[in-house]
Amino acid sequence: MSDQKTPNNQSNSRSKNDRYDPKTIEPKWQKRWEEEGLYRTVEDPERTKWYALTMLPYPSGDLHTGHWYAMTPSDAAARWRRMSGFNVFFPIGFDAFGLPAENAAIKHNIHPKIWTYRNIERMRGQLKQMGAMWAWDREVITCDPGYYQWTQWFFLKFYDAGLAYRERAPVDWCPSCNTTLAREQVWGEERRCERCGTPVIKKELDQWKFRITKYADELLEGLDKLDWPEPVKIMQRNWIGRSEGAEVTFTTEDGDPIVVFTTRPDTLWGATFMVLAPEHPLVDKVTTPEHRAEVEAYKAEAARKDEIARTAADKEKTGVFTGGYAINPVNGERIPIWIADYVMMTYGTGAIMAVPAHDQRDFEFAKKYGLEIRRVIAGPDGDTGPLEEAYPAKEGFMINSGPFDGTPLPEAIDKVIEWLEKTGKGRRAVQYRLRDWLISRQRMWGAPIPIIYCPKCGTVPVPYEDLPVRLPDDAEFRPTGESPLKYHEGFRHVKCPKCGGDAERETDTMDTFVDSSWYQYAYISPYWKAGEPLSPDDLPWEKAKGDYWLPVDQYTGGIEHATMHLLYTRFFTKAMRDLGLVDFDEPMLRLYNQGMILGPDGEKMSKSRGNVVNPDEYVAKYGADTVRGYLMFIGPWDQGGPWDPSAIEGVHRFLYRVWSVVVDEPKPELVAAEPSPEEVRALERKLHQTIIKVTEDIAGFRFNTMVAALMEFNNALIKAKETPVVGSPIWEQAIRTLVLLMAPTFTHISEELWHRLGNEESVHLQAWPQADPEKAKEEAVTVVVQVNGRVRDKLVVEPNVSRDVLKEMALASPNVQKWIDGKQVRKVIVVPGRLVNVVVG
RNA sequence: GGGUCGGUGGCGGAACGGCAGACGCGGCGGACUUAAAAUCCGCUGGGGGAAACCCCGUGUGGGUUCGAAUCCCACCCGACCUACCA
Repeated sequence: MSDQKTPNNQSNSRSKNDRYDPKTIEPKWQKRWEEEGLYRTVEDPERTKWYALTMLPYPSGDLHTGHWYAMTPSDAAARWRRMSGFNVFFPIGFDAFGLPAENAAIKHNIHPKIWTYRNIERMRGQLKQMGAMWAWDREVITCDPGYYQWTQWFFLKFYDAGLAYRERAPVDWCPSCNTTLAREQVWGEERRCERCGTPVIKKELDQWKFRITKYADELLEGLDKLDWPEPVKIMQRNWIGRSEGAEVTFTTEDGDPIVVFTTRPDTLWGATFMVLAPEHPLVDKVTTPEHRAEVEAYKAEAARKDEIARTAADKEKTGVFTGGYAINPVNGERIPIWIADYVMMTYGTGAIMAVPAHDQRDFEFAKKYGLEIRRVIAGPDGDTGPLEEAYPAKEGFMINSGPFDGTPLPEAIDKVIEWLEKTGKGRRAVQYRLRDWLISRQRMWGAPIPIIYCPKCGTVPVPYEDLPVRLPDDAEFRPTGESPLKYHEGFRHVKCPKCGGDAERETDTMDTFVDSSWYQYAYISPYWKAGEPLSPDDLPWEKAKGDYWLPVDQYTGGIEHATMHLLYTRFFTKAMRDLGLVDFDEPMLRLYNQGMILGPDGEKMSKSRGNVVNPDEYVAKYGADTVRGYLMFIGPWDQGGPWDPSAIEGVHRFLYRVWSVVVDEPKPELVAAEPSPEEVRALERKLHQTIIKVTEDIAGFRFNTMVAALMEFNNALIKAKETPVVGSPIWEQAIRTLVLLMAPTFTHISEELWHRLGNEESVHLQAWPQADPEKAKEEAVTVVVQVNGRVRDKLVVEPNVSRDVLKEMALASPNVQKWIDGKQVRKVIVVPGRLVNVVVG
């Protein structure tokens, strides 16, 4: 610590009657910080940047405990970085498009825009109460035209690059409301419409998609380089779902090819039937007249069931025989073709070869319908006996497989693929579970897709200079929930930019995940070129600023975004790189997922359960610092936990005691007295130990033990204050250090105390205390002496006492003697500075 | 069905091969007070003992080790995510 303290004039500013009053000091400092622009962001090439980002909130209208739990520790970590010398960017904004605004519009007949901005207004006030270092000068609101002009600009860039395309795809449709539904509007196992309760059906509509699958491999491989939590990486890997295998071409008896994908080409000789998805295009053709009625019935049922319950995955498998047969290319066998809804049209080719002996689903299906089960893989021990269940393991060797008999697994898979390619029967292939990203929403409150349909010119993108395609302010909201854009004549009718003739706008808007896929870039220069004509050569932010801040160094947020948002924003960044907008591959280098804060009953907070904790109430009662500290103290940040209304008192009492330690006058007779060197040394040691502990903990997001260390230090100070140490320089250094160490977490009280200690400049601009490891060292350590692993004595010695001396001391101890008496000492384990274990027997 | 995280006092949790229970809540006892609240001080895993001390304890059962809450194997329970992926 470099600053020199001036103990004499400090004590003058302290007064006995001055109690800790968060109600006064918190608004006072929030106002001062804002006036002085303490958290204004400045690009400073002289300093190392740190871009700290926390997931932006949806403006639902009220800041809840979950927001506090997600944001305040994130703020503390960012503040610590700042005090440690980084130039920190910690922006905030609102993810302001989306369904709730539209529901409110219908329910209360209020325009979503008005509802949204009103909520933002309210939440801004609540966010400011947190005492966080938000860069309000860079705030963005995704529903602002100055923001969504760029969302639309990205769409056009993607369209130009072939990354955005239109295709027929099924959507959830409520036949009663006569409208499409978003995924979150479909409720429960029964998949009913949230508004009217009618079972939802699927309907095919033309939909816009982003070609995220182009980056499937890169999204997978990029994970290895990221400092992200392993569970998120695993979820993304599973979501992308890369699997390697082969495509093999079967043929119908009419000679139509049916391509199947399999990860187990080594089991081709065990294919005893084939299954098509009910929607497969060849179903009608292979079905024989005598099976037609049954097949049609099953198709109709499957079409409905597909809607009702994908969730019923564990239900018994069903299917019907089509009457048709296919020829297995590897052995020329004629096998029956079935249709079954356990085969999905959306994965692979929509057709599978069924190998009941080696696939559990096929096995169950074959058992139920009496189809042949032919074992083609012997167990490693040579077992070729009949199977009670499928044998899916990739070990053993091939049997009943003609030329391949005896080929051992797992090499057999590669050998068969090579043979398939040589003979033209199939080829090596990779499949992904990942689908292209469907971004069309038949909704009004989203960024309009900037496309025009012209009867003459076809699909025409809106010219860049005509952006933004603005949402109308006068749309009418019908209780049916239909998109008002479709019925807004002024919006829909437009002149074709190419031929000038009458044309129509696309009325779908974009998925809100599109807005949040690039918001970390928008923060760089909010509303950059808002209202100006754009061109494809533009950059959506000021280049120099972007070069300085990007990419994000630390991202924090909930794990619920593991597969959607976090995959989409990675895709965006990779696409942006290929468009020449950025020169890096990944948007967020580090990620940390906080857990979920639960109600006092240990259950998820929900209005229906009545266990919702309103943070404003506690802020009003204890102040923001207590709420911040309590949320960090509750337990490990990544684990979350229940809100305990009585435990918060502990943190409040701690702050009260800190106040009194720093502010209250020490006893004059103690100040005048001379402390012993031991007393001084003990406080100095604790001081440096605390700096080390707090620094390590805040760096590692271990806020709970960080707060505990601060409490411990304060407890030590309370004791020291009753000794002559209060008159020594070490005391002044200790309370200064306590205030500095508390600053990232308890932002207001530390600022107030810092000023009361006689400082002019904000505590948040101070350098983080540096520990001296020498001064943190213990002079004496307790060495535990065990006999056969049980503690029998303790030795207090200097840390560097040698093994031999420790051994001697341990054996000389009367307590130890008692336990080894009459027994033979077989071994003595000595861990210097820690323990001695005497093994007798 | 698959995946991930977790199971430690009355409660939240700490320790993550070396003194189990830091820190906090709650509880008990004491000080202050006419009294209460607040505040301050002390004690607080269970059992035995007058005490020194001793025994038992980290979901269950095994294993590795001088030594296991911690590492390995099997199982039980809970939370979250995901779901017929060929």
